[in-house]
Amino acid sequence: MDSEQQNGAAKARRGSSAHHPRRADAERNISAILAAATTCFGRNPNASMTEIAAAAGIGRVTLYGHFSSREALLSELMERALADVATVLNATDLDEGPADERLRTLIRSSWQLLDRNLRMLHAARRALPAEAVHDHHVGILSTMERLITRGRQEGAFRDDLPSHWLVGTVYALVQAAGDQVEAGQFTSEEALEALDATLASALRPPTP
Amino acid sequence: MDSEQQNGAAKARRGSSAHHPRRADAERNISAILAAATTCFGRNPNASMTEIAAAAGIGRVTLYGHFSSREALLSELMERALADVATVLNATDLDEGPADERLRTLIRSSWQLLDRNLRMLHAARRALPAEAVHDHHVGILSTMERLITRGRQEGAFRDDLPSHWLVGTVYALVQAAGDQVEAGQFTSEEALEALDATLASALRPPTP
DNA sequence: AGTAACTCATACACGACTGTTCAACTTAGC
DNA sequence: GCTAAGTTGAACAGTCGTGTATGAGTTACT
Repeated sequence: MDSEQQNGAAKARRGSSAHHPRRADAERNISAILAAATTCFGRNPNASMTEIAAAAGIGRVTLYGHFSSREALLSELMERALADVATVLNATDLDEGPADERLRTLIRSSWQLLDRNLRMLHAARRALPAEAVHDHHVGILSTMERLITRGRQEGAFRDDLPSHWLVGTVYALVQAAGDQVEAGQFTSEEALEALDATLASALRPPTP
Repeated sequence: MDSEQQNGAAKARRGSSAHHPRRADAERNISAILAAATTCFGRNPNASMTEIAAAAGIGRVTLYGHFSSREALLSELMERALADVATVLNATDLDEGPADERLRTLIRSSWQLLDRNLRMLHAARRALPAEAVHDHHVGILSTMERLITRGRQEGAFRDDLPSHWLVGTVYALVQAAGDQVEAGQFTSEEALEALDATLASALRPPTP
């Protein structure tokens, strides 16, 4: 429901850029497809095209008309979700101020996004060829690792564990928070609270 | 390769208990199936029976001869894995000594087991009916939660977050450690080290 | 050495999913 | 109101997975 028109969808159009700007109802259906697919894949990583079309309230053929294959749909979904996150990342000045505060606000500002898309992304990660997945992710992961590396140098983050593990920790806890929201044990706000507090403790340099 | 003969497999035999103790080659094949299935499901949660039979080095029909359905196989796998963990749990006196130390040794002593089985368990959890999964898990989860609750009362664990979140945190980080081992970023020992250190920080009461 | 237990390849019925085609229908846009 | 763009259900071919049956071939146990 956020970024619908410009992203990478235009690449599906034939040949040169300005051929036909797509009709309004098509645009509307594409949005419905993306929304439905996100929730469907979130519920069930093996969701079928039939299932998704039904959830979007359109015919299966129409679905294939917009996304030539299941894989294409997954890829587009992942691209859009990660693009949204990247937008948030780039909106905040990562190299300014204390790194732990930066990570904190970063998590806070992207939590809604993550909470909504994590499970879908998990599905996509499993269904797409490994290299494609990596290509989609490198941007964000490297940004994350850069922030964490800086934080370590400044003493805001612990230095006794490899940075890839710290990144993994963040990732895993975000995932866990999302799961508990889905399981009904947390509201989205409570989960963010817990996530924030736990990450702070987990990443801070240990004091023995 | 650990517990092969006694567990719940006997239930597959017909009627009364002592009918026929199963031949040696059958026993051997069952072990091969369980081992192969564990690694197959670990790699791919949707692994097919054909795939598993091939990995076990036997015919597909033989596989069905021992496990009447895919679901039965998953269920048996989960049962055995969790039984092994439960054995470790019950072997240590959970109600004695400081809770954080107990959790520490608990994680240490079951790490090998967890590392080997976590991904398979994830697959089983997704493919089995929810209630069956819950039945398999209640024992371990409640034990875990009991330990954590005690630790909170003693001040060893943080009290500012709900205990289900703390359990989830442990679970998520164990999972993350397993993933990083599988991704080749950690040896099993390094991962255990990192896991241990991170859990200690994450569960300790915060000191602001 | 003989018998019951076990294995295995082939083959079948069945269902689910993926893409594609077609021809009729509806809608948006100028 | 005309036309191109878009939608639709039905139907089809192809693939893959499950689970069952059969019959002939091995292998373990006594």
